[in-house]
Amino acid sequence: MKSAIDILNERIGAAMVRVTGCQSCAAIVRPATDPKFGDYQANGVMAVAKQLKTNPRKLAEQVVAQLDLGDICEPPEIAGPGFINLRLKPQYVAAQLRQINADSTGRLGIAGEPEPQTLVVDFSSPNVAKQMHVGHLRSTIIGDCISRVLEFLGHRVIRQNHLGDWGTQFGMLIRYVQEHFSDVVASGMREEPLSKGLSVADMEDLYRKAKHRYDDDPQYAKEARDWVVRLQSGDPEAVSLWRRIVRASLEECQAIYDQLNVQLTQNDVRGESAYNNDLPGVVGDLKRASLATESDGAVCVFPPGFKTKEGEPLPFIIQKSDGAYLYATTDLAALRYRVDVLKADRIVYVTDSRQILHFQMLFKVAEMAGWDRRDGRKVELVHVPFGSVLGEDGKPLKTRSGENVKLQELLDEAVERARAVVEEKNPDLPPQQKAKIAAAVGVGAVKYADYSNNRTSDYVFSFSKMLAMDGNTAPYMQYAYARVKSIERKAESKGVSIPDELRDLGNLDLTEPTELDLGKHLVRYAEAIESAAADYRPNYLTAYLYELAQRFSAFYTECPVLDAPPAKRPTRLLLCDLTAKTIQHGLSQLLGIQVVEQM
RNA sequence: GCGUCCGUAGCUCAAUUGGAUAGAGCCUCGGUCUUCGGAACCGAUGGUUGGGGGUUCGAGUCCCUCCGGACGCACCA
Repeated sequence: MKSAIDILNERIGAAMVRVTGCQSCAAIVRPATDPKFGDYQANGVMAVAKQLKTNPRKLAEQVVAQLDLGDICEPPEIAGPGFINLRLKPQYVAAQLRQINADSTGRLGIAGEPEPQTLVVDFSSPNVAKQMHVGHLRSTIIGDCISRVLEFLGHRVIRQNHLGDWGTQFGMLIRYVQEHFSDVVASGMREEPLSKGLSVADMEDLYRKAKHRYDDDPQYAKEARDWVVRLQSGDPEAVSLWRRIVRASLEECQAIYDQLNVQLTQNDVRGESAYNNDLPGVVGDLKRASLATESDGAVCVFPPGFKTKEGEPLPFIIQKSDGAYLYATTDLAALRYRVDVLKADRIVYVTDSRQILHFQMLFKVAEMAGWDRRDGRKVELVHVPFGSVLGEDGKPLKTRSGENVKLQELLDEAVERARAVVEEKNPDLPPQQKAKIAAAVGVGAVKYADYSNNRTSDYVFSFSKMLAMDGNTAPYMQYAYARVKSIERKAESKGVSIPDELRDLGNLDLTEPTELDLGKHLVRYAEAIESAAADYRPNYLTAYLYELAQRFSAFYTECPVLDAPPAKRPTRLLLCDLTAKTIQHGLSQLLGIQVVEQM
């Protein structure tokens, strides 16, 4: 099913070509800025008129004369300096609603991408031996949403969890574990999960202790460095211990992914260590191509256009003066792997905006080396940056003692607060159901609050705001869903068979303003998904869903459904059914937020 | 110092290649009730889009400048 905006763009664009002879002109159809202008407006005529130096209103008249939109719209109106205003016909809206209803695939009548791509989405990327903290929240859930949306549109999405599983700190950690946890080490030889003896929280603690000893005790520091060497050279004992540390960390990450309803699995993990063997090749190839040069003992590429604070060329360092590699090197190796092995047509990196410069340089170096091409075709490299999560004080969210807030603790508190609300509002529900609702609402609130903010700006984290019943929040959306579901439950007791009425739909009757408003919004779900995908912006989805819930509420207040006259009832049941399905799809399929039948 | 991003209602935020009279929510005030779930709905108040200049039919959006803020800027990621 083609969306109205696409059809309008095509037809108006074609009419513009016929009138002007200009091939490159676009109709630029957008949702109307004000309902009184209709449902859509075409803004393209004015831009073309400017180019051609003609009167925009006259040009608009000529274009409209060439148009035949009678199957979709009321006659177009020209307004202001040359807008073409378009209003959907109720019959068209009704026909679209019937089509969505007839779609048994669960896609709500939304067609897939005609030319699917292979896309790599790089997100989450926590560090081994550290608990996930609030700094990992945004990458994890925004990356998940982007992946879900692109996948729904028909692309082949390869998720990549670029785990921080390598570095010199593991020498210290292994040294410490080996000394203080001989029983764990012994079991380590049997490759049992390390988590049985040692949690990631323990590891963090150990790491701090190890760091102190490293700084104070030269002998200890030497041994730690020896472990690094042993690890890098593949020493079985070192590798075994390292592997078990990684596995224990991943188990804890997976628990959080599951709780967050994020579609990441162990299969998506490809950590930094996976590229170890490729790093010398990256440096060697760049040297051979004369792109990398030595500077102050380090191997660097100097992409044009980047300067240090002294105004000198800024290096992209790929090998330190002591011979070690950096994340720049690893990122280049990963990029080559994704292009050459995973056959990516597009690579999307979801990281915080502080890394903008790094990715600009990475992409530039990849281009200089020709590594962003496969079979002569350019691979699109996209950095999707996001802002920070702030505390009430406007500074990056930390605990009182200045530590990062653990993601697990954050989620636990959200669920706990949601549980208190459920307890207050609906004390008679069975305890098990209360717990389920609290989990859906609490975790959903944290995610929804993040998604509904502009990705690029910082936002202030506030439990009370994200759990509010009013406004653009998860509980409001979930409540709207529960209300529709409540009608469905009630239908049975009133002897109304929804499946029967929806199967034998007669002509839809969208005469009430709230019916038509809701219907028009329902048929525009695809637009919201497409704009969210185009700009990698989940807040377009939340904005759409919020507006949907508002329109439903208005309809719900205005129009009785089950007690409607028999002639009106099927239409209203359909509006309810499609509202529920759309909210369900948006929240649960695209945002990964659970809906509940009752709350 | 240089660079990037940002500054929108009292507060938190929207505004989709530059589009019409800058929109929501919270707060405040007023209204709706014989609950298909009131965790709701309807309405009102509230703005020189940080200041100034420019580009044009049209600027929150683009350019210049000043003020204020966040982040980044050679061997951490």
